[in-house]
Amino acid sequence: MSLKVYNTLSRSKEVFAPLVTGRVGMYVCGVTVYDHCHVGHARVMIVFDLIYRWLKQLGYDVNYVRNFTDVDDKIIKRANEAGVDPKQLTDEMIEAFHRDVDALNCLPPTHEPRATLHMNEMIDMIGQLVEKGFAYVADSGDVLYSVRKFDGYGQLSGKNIDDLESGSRVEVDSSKHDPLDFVLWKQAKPGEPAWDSPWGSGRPGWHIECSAMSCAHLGETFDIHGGGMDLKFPHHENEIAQARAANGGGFARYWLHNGFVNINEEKMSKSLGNFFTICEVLKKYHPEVLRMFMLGTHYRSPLDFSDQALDVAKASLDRLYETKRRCEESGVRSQESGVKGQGEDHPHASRLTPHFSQAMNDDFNTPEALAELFHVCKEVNRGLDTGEDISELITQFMAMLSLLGIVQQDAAGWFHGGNVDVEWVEALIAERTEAKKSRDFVRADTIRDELAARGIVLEDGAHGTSWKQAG
RNA sequence: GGCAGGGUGGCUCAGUGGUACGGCGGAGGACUGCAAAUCCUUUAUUCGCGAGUUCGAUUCUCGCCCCUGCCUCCA
Repeated sequence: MSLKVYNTLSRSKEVFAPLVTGRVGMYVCGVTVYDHCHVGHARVMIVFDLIYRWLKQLGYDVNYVRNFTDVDDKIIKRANEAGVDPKQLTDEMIEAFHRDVDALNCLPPTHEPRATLHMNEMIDMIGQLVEKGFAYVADSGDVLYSVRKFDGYGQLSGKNIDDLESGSRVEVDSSKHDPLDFVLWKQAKPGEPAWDSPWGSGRPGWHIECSAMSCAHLGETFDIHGGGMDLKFPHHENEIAQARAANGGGFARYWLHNGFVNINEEKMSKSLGNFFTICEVLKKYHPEVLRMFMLGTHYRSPLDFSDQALDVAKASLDRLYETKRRCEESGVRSQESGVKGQGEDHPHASRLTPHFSQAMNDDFNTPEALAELFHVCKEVNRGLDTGEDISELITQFMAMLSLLGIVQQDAAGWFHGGNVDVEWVEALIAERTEAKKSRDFVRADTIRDELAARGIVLEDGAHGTSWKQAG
């Protein structure tokens, strides 16, 4: 049972075989830090977090690199508008980014390189490209990449240069030898952040950052390169052109791209203005809800964002938490360290069911994996009802939850989220229990109604009465 | 126009050359003093439309319709 991944380069699922046995190098295009992240960004983070977790689960030593683009036109513009130093803006946004991904329970990557700290690598790579004849200095003074010099340009995105040119909406810059040529090094205008280079004071183009940083951290040839679908062209195509030309050969071997988050069947994006930031959503929904929402659809498919969809994800989590709570209350322990299965080392890692592993090995099919999770969930509930020995099942259940990074809260805490006077609730429950003992059901039901009016739902179980907040 | 990916029950989402996974929702039942939760049963003669290949297609091939994305910055 081996891992298969869909490689954009071949447009097919391939058996995954890393360059070096037992080790994986993975680079994921992060974000340009000029604003808060939206749900679309959250998807990339969660998708590749899952991929990272699964690769580690398979026993690979994974070097996971996710960059920050912290030099860029939009950053400069935004910083100027706000009257702050670009560095101050990017620092703030990186901090906000970390708050978001931490909330979403994404494991930290091995490295999070910043473009501004890799100027030497970029300048070196541009130098090689100029030297080898793939790049030229234009009349404007910018250094440009000559797309036609690179054989195989368009291979990743399935485009050919002539189609691109005929349908091109690119504004033709007269200093370009070819409309498709793109900038490697940009001349600085007064007041802009700038670095010294053999081509004068300036800053790097967007694409060169990722080529240089990925190679710097993972070597010239590495295993996985990922990002959102929209980066396929031109960003990733250009990365390939730069890196292969400069290195004289290899680069990323498997290209993985996740689908978009849509709103009303339209792509969520900054330019359309139809986006929700992660922190906005988290004001209304628990981060695990957002994570569950992402897991419910295969990573390459489009995902339609709506409150209704999040409510469904919430309902699914409630069901899983209900089972977790029942396990805790019944005192049945899973086989290793009790019912707690947290931590990035996945203590139950080897306890996943074959069906679950098969689903994850099939290009990270999380919907299928969730189907298996719910199957085991049902089995656990059944065992809880009948009193059979289900310690093995609980172990599997907790192992899956731990790997997926959901249902990691305390079950009681999950259901008792809002601002309620816990002592008041529990005093009433105790009173109701007494009333029930003396078969005063009128009083018992009055108490239950009183609590229900405050959004508290009671559940009488074999181990006493538990409660949760509705909604 | 070029290229890519889609159209599966009320909603959502998997999947397969031999009549379709899971979640939410609906219906019935068990349990309960009544509920809730949980469990059981049930809820698509059918997988956009038409044709072809096949013993057999939702799954393969061709054509058509519709949707989305990329082709400019975009996760």
